[in-house]
Amino acid sequence: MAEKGITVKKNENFSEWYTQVIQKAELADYTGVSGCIVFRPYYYAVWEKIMDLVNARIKKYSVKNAYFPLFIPESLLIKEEEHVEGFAPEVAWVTHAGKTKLNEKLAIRPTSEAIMYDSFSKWIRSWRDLPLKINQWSNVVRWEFKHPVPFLRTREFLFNEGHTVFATEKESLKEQDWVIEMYRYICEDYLGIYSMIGRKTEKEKFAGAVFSVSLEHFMPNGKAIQGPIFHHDGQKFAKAYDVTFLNKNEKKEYAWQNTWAISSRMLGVLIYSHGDDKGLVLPPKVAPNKCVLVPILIKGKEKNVLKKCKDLNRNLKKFDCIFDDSDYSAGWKFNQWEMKGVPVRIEVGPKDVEKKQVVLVRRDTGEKLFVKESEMVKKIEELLLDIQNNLYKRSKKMALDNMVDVKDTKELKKAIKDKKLAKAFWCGDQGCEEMMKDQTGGAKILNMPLNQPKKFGKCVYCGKDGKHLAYIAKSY
RNA sequence: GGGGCCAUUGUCCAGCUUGGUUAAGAUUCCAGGUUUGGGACCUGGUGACCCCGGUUCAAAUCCGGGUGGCCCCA
Repeated sequence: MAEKGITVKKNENFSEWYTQVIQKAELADYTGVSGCIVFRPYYYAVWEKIMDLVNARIKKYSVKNAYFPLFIPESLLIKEEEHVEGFAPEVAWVTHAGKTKLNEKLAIRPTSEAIMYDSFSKWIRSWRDLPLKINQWSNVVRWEFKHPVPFLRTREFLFNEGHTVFATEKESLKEQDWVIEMYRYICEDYLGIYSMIGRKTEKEKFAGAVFSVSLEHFMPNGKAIQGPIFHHDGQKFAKAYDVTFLNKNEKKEYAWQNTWAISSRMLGVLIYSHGDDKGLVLPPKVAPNKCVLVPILIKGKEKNVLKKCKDLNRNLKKFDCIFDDSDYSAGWKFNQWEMKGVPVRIEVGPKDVEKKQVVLVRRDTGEKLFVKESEMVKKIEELLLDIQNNLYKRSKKMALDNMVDVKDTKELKKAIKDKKLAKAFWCGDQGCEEMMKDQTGGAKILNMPLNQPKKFGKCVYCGKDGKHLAYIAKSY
């Protein structure tokens, strides 16, 4: 058991609140290495759920899991110029084994394109070997110098990296649809987090990609954060790593590639999105335990209550219900499990046993319901569904309520200052993009929604004809 | 990239300005008792000065460096 509860309010001291939730709900812990955290069992279970969801989906599309080495020889890493430029400043290197200096230093993978595509080039000979669809669950290291935030910005993090290779550009482009839909489904339908889907700008796209499509999430503190992402690599990596095949006409061609990922950062986005002054709030679909059963033990009447709870608990197995018969006080347990975000609490006391009823308390609203024993399971199922929907609805409302259309720099600056998410037209010029960032104190174009309007207004910065509708906000 | 704040037990925190007793308290944890419808209570117990170096008869306290955490600005 942890010590006492959250002592600050979410909207008064956001970062302190976040730190407390993470530590007191036993989600993560700090270590001696800056930016590297422990994913504790209760919360790692949520990551496992995300892995399950991805694994189930990619199977449908014939993607196979594999595992490539953690170390990437320098000579491999530097083959794709833009790629290495993008990652060079934050690559951690292994230079020694014991006291012996290595002939070639080894990068700890910041991502696995280099090491995987080197293999791909050996494996792929003819058009018959394509498409090749490989996914890897891995940890990567990006040694950032901005100060770390558990889950959101850690130097080591976990992700899936899907790496697919196609014979034609058309096939490779088509893959975007199901990959983005998979990530949308996980973020929105499971994690309950509203997602803005769109294309990244040239400036913000993945180092080495032709284009990137991201899911962006707006957080209650006025900052946005990039979620899962799909990159279309075109033939850029194929050319750098010699990923070629003989086509049906016996001609050598470069292959077309994609990369896509969802990372453990989502675990932080989840806390930010749904957490409240009492702690974590978990959407039922990803909660390791969907309910907790708390007996109310009054002296002399414990026996009946405990017996009743044991009976009821048999019907609660499918919810992975926690039966908390520890000797902490009832109030203590209430607070403890609320802090850990368990979606539904079931209370059973002597009065309830008499009346053949149970008390259900939902975590998202705190609402108490008195229901007949016989209807308990059905009612819990309903509640879980409703909580799941409600959390997504809240998240969506929060994002939409904070969106502001802005027409000029003045409006943009005000929107960003007010911690809003700005929607603006943009001419597509990188100079304008950079100036926007300067003028707003760091807000950037998150992405440009896939569904662009038919008509465009003027560029929010230069006033020339707009070519894109863009989401702009401060971002992690 | 620039600036600032901070580090004492599992957690929170006092002591530091002005160096000197057994490093105080709360909470957690352990044992026993008592209690339980929103963080009850009693008794006893375990448990700490981030690391390296310097100044000094003497360092949690002063100085330098490191490591880690947090905040603000770009």
